[in-house]
Amino acid sequence: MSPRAGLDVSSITIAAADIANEEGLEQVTLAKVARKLGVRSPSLYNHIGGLPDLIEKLAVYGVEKMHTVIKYEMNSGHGENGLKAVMTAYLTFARAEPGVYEAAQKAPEQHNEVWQAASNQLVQVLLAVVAAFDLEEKAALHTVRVLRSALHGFVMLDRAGGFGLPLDLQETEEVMYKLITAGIAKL
Amino acid sequence: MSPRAGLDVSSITIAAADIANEEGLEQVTLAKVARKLGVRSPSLYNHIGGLPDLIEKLAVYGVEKMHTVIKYEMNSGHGENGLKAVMTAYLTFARAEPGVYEAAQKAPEQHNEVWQAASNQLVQVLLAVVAAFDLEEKAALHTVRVLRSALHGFVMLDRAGGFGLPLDLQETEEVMYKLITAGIAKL
DNA sequence: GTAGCTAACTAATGTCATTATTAACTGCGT
DNA sequence: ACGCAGTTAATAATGACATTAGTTAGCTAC
Repeated sequence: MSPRAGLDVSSITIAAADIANEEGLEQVTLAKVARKLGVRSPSLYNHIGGLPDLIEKLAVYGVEKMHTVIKYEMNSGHGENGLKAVMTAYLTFARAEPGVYEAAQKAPEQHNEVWQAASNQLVQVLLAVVAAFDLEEKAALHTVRVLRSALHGFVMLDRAGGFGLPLDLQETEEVMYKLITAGIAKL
Repeated sequence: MSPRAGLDVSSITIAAADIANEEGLEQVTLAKVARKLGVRSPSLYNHIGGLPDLIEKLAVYGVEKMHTVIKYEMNSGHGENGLKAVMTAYLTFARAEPGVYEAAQKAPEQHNEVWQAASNQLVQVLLAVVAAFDLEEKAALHTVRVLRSALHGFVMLDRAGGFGLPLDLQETEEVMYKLITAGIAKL
């Protein structure tokens, strides 16, 4: 088990993703990742730059995965109104991979080209959906920001247990969808 | 300086709030708080139960402060349409005290009565504002969730640098306000 | 097969939270 | 004035973590 365990950046990132999804992003430590891979933590430094670097890789991994999933869902038939499909896909991903989702939202400190690019791709998908409402470009960009805000905030408050009351979440999703759709139409 | 430094829960919480606002919530450590107060970290245990307990106290402090500020703003003349006043107050608070705001959103693990109560008070204020649109009770509660989601998500994405593009934030706020107002009216 | 690269190791340092224990101060009653 | 009880801060110690440096051992190309 000891020498040549066969580590690489990808397996380390996946291990980190698993821990993040199971225990939360803040529980991702090099010690745990190493333990999971049957290796001592300093060995990880042969492949990654340290914990912040690993979290950054996880963020890129997450944004790219989100982009893939959401884009796929958008193109899956829901032609005329992709908005609901995209919103649902967004929320589904955030629930399925909570830790990875969380990582994906944290913009790296030093501007990371790769993360930025992946993030922009995701925005493009949302922009395509909003375009159906025929707004001017600037208004569409603002609208995408509002849409992202609502989705992200919903995920966060839900996850944090911020919605104290025993009120059906699915219904809230429905209200959010209706409110946003009507709101955009009125811009 | 050594014996009887005059610590108490309040001064410790304020010190933690300062660090959270200046360096971020995750930078709040007992070591830093103690250093700031001119004391060794174990001394803090005479007043608080540990780091998680301190963060919890910070959360309660934050929710209560938010409630006070937002309620005050709502009652300050903007009678007929308090929604904009409340939204603005929310965003202003989140910008002015980023660390405290962040703490306020984290529901404590073991259900904390005090936090829950303070949090409910805040929801009541938002509910009062939404009530102006004359919805049934359940719809109003869902709407408050959506409103909170949008505000919280906006704050988070903005803070995380998630809005990559150089697009005026004030305008986005404006769009968010219009979109939500129109959206609620259409429910 | 061996030279050199790479990947994993051990050892060591420093930061942190936390617990147990001890010493010093404060206020109170006498 | 004096001492006692409760409180507050201290030191000492433990254990988890990230990170760096230096070392060893496997792999690969010649």
